[in-house]
Amino acid sequence: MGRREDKREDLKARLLEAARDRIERDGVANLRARDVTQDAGCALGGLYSAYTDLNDLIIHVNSTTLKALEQSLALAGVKDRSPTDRLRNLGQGYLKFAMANRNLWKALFEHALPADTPSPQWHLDEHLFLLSIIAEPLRELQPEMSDEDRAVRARTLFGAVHGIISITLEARFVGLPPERLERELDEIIIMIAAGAAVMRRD
Amino acid sequence: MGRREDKREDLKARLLEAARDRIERDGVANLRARDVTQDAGCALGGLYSAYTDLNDLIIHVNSTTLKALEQSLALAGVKDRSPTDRLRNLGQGYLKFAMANRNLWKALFEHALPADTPSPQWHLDEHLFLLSIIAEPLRELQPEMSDEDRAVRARTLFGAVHGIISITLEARFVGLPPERLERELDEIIIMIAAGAAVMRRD
DNA sequence: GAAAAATATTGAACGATGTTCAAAATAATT
DNA sequence: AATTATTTTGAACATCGTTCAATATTTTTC
Repeated sequence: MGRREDKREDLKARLLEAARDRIERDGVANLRARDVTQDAGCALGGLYSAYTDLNDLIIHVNSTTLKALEQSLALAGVKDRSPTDRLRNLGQGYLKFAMANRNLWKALFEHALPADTPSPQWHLDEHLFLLSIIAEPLRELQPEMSDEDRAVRARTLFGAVHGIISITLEARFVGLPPERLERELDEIIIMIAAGAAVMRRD
Repeated sequence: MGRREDKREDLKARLLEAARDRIERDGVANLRARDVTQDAGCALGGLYSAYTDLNDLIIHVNSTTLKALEQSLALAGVKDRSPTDRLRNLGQGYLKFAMANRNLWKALFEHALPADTPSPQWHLDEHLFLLSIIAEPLRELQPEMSDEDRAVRARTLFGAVHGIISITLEARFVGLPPERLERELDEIIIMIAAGAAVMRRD
């Protein structure tokens, strides 16, 4: 009987949910092994039978967050026709997601894992998939660009968008009203899209 | 005699230098109270007589880093005449500084301090001064913009530049050759500057 | 179905870490 | 020189993540 596997899966799921809730509420920096295991209803050591690490558990939470983000962006990316508007929608979708899921979103990036144990490849691939969503409208905007150049540009664009949102939501500086942030982000994306379109004609 | 004060200042300076060296070498995440105090030649508790906290010490290191960054940017910001080229120089200067001082630069932003003890105002002001350096060329680019809007735009621009550099240097994704990153950054800044110049005529 | 083997779960113990604070050392004052 | 004020010290504490022998549970064997 697969009773063993079932219990194992159940424990993993309970830990994942507990960790997700904790991160959402208190931020990833305040996640404690003793808290999650208590919430999940297992002993402290149980965490290390289900996941290799607390880091590993966080990576799995981040994986679910990325999937949710991708779903949000899939909705935002198809409504309009022009590639510029698709990029604008993606930017606004990303901003909306970040505001609605601040701590989970922050955990995606502020989770600094030890230098000797980088993220596993499957999780890096999830990040790359996110970039491919951005690359798609870029293809229409600059069809003559090579795939590699487009991938680089997608990363650049994502970095810019992410940086703009980060610096505001991090509250390191005085906060902006949300609608003001939306406008700033939108204008920058329009500028970059326009710049890309202009370069086509060089 | 002011022997007391002198010794105190000396201890603070030694701790600051030791912490700076450690952060530069191993990153802020690997800074240990026991290591810095040993390097500085004082007992563990000495740290807490010179600074309130390990966080406080890190903030003071970050302060020196910001001053060094400002000096780099001051050099980069005046060479050329046109505001667009000044922004480009600032961007390249920021990138050069980040690459040459990775761990110190990363410490400026990845240092997540506890929610109940935010950065002191004097340190926030140092960050704001950095933004004012960017705002200056923007004034020429969009003279009719209000000071407040310009400050917001400067923050947006900084966020974009910072995000582009971060996402590449963090090595979360596959690394870019430096000269490629320079080009990407430069092109984006040109686009945004061009966009700003166009908006003048609306 | 009961005994044996295999596996999973537990939580006390360990090593690191930031921080505190009474005692010892040092400096300033009388 | 004695007394007072201040600083420096480092052992002790609380809080972490992680380990692992002991216990409990599940699966297999006969």
